[in-house]
This record gives sequence, structure tokens and C-alpha cells, in this order.
Amino acid sequence: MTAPRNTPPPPAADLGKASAAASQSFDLAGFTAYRLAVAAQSLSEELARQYRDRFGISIPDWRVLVHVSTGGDISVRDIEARVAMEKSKASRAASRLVARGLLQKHVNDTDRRLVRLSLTPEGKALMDALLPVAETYQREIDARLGPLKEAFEAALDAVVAAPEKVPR
Amino acid sequence: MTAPRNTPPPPAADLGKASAAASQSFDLAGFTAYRLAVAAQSLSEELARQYRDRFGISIPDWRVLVHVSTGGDISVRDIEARVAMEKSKASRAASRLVARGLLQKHVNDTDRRLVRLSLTPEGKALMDALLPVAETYQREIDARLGPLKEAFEAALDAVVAAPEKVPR
DNA sequence: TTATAATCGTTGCAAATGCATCGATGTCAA
DNA sequence: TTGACATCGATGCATTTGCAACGATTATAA
Repeated sequence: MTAPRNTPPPPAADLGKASAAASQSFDLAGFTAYRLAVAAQSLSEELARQYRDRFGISIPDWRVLVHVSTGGDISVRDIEARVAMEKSKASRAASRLVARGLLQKHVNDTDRRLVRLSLTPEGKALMDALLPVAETYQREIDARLGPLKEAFEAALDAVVAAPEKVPR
Repeated sequence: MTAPRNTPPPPAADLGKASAAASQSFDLAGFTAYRLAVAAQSLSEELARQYRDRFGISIPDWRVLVHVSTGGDISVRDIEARVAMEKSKASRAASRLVARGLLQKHVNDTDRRLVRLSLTPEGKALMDALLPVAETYQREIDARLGPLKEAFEAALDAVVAAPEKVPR
């Protein structure tokens, strides 16, 4: 991102072109979904790099770990619903973490289809190392946002809340 | 999606952040990088589903198409730099689009390492169909944001601009 | 009860992805 | 000019991903 070297600055508006239509009237930079995706990727990668380099943890791993560490007895489907992750992704992340000795799986006695995920002592120890990194990073982001933070949070809520289905 | 059934409502806001034992003091919902990622995925998927179902276009395809359609003669590395996409991803998306007859590749005569990507007539026609969908969707998002939009855009800029590297 | 449907977590599989590397081309300094 | 190095786009490869199954379990209704 952002290393245009031999690239001439975007002409941005020179395609006169035939069809009086779309071909030149759209600017990706003004497209909120795109800008949001780029921003999200940028932030996630900053943090993910640290997790990966220092702890060997991927983003799916991290999400599962955080959810389990804060949520008590959590099932895969809880993660799917609350962490915005495909269930197969959550399932595999959980299995990886179990294989690494960070997580345990138990059968839920009330509903034996469900799995209860919980941290092992090793998992707890890892989280104790991981969370300060996340908190430091969050403070960094807060600093970048400054007074915009409140509006930003509100906007994130607003944009996700889909009041009605977008016409198909 | 989002049908929490047997899941108790998230505690949401009760972090004493005693920092002593991280294992329960962190709330993913208060973590900006996460919220941003979820919002971005939500928005991208809403639009991507339409593109996929109606036009067989993936998000990487879409980004390449938009960039080519607005940017004139564009190389793969331009896309990498300006669309926040891995170059192999951009390269393969371009190849897919060429295979579908939507894009053309030419050698850049000035620098023969570069590829010039341009829309075929079929590609232009597709964009003429695609862009109104995107514009409608953008209006939908604007409606959701309302007066928050300005602050939201500013916040996206602020959060991405990493003034200095986060300590590694 | 029994039959039918729904849900949970896992897994097979094809496609997509990230990374490293390659050949081709270009740049630059000696 | 030559040689060392950089850049571009493509690709091999291992991993990850999304989706559609599946078996096991539970819920619902006849």
C-alpha cells in the first residue's frame, strides 16, 4: 500500500469514451465498503503480524481464544454466531488450538451435540501474554482516532445494522 | 446468520480491567480492529453476494475491474499498490478476467515488464451493468450512516495512517 | 412411541490465498 | 559496455478457505 513509484498519479478523469455510462464515473476511493475493507485489512495485519511472529497465532486462532477466554463455556456455534466466523473455520481453529494444548474440548452434558471449549493452563498463560499486546495496540488506535472515536464507533454500528435486505 | 439461540447475551461492558489476570478482562467488542473487520466483512459480503450471484464476479475480480475501468492503462503492480491487493492475487484475478473475455493484456512498450490492462467491449458492458449496483449500494450505506458519514470517512483515514510503526 | 426435521461440529474437496521464487526486463554505476 | 541489482508479472507449493455434505444428537409432531 502506498508506494507508487513509477506510477503516474491517477488521471482520474480522462476517459471521455463512448458509452455515456459507467465506465468512467465510479471512484473506488469513494466507495465505503472498499475503504472499510482496506482499513480493516490494514489494522488486522498490523496486529496479526505481531501475533504470528511472536506467538504463532493466526487471526482465527486469536478470535477463538479471546472468545473462549472471556466467554466461559463456549461452543463452536457460539463462536460462529458471535465472532463472525464460518463454523468450519472456527472448528478448525479450535482443533488447531487443542492440538497445541491451548484449548480443551468437552462434551456438553445438557446437549451432547455441543462442545464446550475452555482454556488449558497453557492457554491461559498465552492469553496473559497476548492480551497486553492487544491492549497496547488498542491504545495506539485510540490515539490515532482521537476525538473521532465516538463517532467512529457509532458509525460502525450504523453501517452494520442492515435495517432491511438490500434489493437482490 | 446471527441467530444466537442458546447463547446468553454478551456481558458487553463490565471490564474491570484488573489487568492482573488477563484471562477474563478483555472484550473483543471493544477492540476496534475486530469491530472494523466484522463491519468490513459484513459490507463486502452484502455486495459480493450480488456480484457473485448475478454476474459471477468475485471481490478481487471486482476490484481489478473497477480499477481498470477508471484508471485507463493499468498494470498489475498499479493494482497491487492502489487497491491493497497482493500482486499474485491481482495477477490471477486479471488472468481470470482475460480468460472470460472481459479484460485484455498488452505489453507496455515503454517498459516491457509491465502489462497494460484494459477492458474489452464485453468488459465495458459488464461494468455498465455492475456499477449501478455498486452505486445503489453506496447510497444504501450513506443512508445508514446519515450525518455520521463525514466523521466516519475522517476516522477511516486517521486509523489507517500509521504515523509510525507499531513497535514490533 | 415413532417418524421426520433441525442443529451441532467435522470433514472432503475444490478453489483461493500468501509466500517465495523464477525468468524477463530495466536501471545504474563502474 | 558490462555486470550487479531491482522490478514486474507469473507460478509452484503448501496452507487456508468456503461450501456442501455427513454422522450424531436433539426437537417436533403425528
